[in-house]
Amino acid sequence: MKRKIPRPIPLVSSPATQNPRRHGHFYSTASNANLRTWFDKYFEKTNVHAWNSLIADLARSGDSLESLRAFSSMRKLNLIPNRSTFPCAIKACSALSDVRSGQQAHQQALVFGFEFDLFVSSALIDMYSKCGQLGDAKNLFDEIPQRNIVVWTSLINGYVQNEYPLRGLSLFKELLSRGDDDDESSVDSFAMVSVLTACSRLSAEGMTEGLHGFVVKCGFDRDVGVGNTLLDAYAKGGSVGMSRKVFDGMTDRDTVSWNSMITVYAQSGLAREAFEAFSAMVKGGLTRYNAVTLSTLLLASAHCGSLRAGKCVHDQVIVMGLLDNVVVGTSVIDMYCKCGQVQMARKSFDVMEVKNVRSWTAMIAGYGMHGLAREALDVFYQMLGVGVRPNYITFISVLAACSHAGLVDEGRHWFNVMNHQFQVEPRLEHYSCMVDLLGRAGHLHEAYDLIKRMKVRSDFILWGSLLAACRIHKNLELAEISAQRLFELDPSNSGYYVLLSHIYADAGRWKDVERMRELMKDSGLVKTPGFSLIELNGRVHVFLVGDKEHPRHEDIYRYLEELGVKLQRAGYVPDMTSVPHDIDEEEKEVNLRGHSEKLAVAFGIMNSVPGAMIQVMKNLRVCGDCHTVIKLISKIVNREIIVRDSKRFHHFKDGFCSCGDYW
DNA sequence: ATAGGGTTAG
Repeated sequence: MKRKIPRPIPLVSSPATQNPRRHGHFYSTASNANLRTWFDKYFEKTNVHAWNSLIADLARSGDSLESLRAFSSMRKLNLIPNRSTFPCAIKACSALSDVRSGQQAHQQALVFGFEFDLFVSSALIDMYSKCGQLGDAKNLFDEIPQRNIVVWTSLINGYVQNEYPLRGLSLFKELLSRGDDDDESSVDSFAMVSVLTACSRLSAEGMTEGLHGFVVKCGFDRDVGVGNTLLDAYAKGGSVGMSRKVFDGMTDRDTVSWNSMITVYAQSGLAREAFEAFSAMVKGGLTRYNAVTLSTLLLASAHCGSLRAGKCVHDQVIVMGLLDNVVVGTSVIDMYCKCGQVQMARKSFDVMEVKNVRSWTAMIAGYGMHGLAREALDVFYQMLGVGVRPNYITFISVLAACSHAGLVDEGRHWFNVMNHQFQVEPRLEHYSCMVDLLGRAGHLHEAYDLIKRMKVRSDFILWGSLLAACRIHKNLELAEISAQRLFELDPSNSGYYVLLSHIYADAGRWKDVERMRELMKDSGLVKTPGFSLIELNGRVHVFLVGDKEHPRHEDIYRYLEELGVKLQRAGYVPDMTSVPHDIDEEEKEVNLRGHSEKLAVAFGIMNSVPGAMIQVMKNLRVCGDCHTVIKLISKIVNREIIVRDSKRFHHFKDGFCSCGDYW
């Protein structure tokens, strides 16, 4: 039977057609490529107005290069550009990040006497900021005797977009303190959006709240753009609830509003709410969805690991003809990787016509999380081969891939050359990968030395990797050092107490095990309960450790018991290293049997056709015993079983795991 | 005929 594909809502038009040219030139129906030809054929070459229209239309429709060409043709004819000519030409320069042309335009604007023209000045400030030349933007701003709000906003935006949101905010403060007597520079909704964007970059909730009050007082809360940015700023500051309140209170909502709300949910891991918001958007019928919407829904699908949902969105991507959109294509790759289907991801990757750093990186990261380090490195070499410059996330992905597969030499190599050969300074995340890689491979002291030598401040992820490695390689001394740091850095996480007490137990230090238990109790910490999810026929089933709530739990335990007999025949011996130490042996086995991933796998097998693949997702790491058991089950029942845990994927098949038992 | 804004992918 053919899968039912939801009926598409027409694709939202591209910016060019979304804002139809307000001025009906007779050539306005011609495509950009023909615009210049039409122009040359029908216009007097001396008509400055016509040249201005041509330059403006080309710049507006995104054909910046052609716009600049028109500008230079006009100059070659020795026509005198007027004050309308420059802003558009300069805008084309900023769209191309072409500082040299921008500087030339700047020079000519001075020659033709537009030094104090605010339209020209604001375009120039914007151009210099977009080209990363904040100093030039600031100098120009300082020399303007009579500034208006557009000029102020241009510079505020420059700061925000060059990652100086704090400077953007203080410039806004300066603007406010200038007094209200000047109408030309009083705050408008555009300025408000820029300032709120600064807030969202800072993730400063207090600031957002304060500005929210200002927004309401000035009546900007009726502006869609302001509402959208406010919503986003609250979310980035951690208040999903306030985001929703802003969204609910908006008088108008456009596609960006809905996309923003869906994104907030998707990024907070609230996939269900994301899909519900989307369904409300479609039901409302007033707003069309676009590439951004689908991209965000793919993120939500990836987050909850729902291949079913992801495929559905992918179908919609195809229907809407968005496959050649780089962002959407990259989201598709990410979705398939995180839903366990690397091969599908690779297929989507191969058909992408335009790939950028992020697309390449998504594929590398995807292979890495599936333990396919060789494939990850192959893609990385290909990427270098075609001349795409890796960024810092690419290197995180490469190092993580090496770490998942234990490729110590490759990892060391790329860590050592990333700075000198690729000008990517190692950050905390790179050090974390290296500590993980070295630690798990048994080079504990090299890992510890690396931490001591590094110039950036350490965090709990880094020490957590070292502590986990200390357990594998039974190093009590380093374990205590790491744990001490972890108790300070991440005091509310109970996992480190649990891990350290396991290490003590492995060493037979029972008094210390008891001490850990007391410590945990005193600080009011409880073990994070493990749970697993499995999706069957569009329904998600949740299993907790030792689940006795699930309606079918008795059947599941019975089935696991049946399997247990076959397991023992296959040579299985329970691995007790992950169970509490303060219970007797029999209880330990019961405890092990109730691990949520086992329950989910069993339930999956019981409720699917023979031979069907089983996919399970777990909130914590898979324990050693479950790993062994699921491996054997995959052989006994002849099923492919994919388990996604908090760090990576395990593909079990024919009694083997893709990780080669290295994790 | 001219200037400044908000949502997306690793």
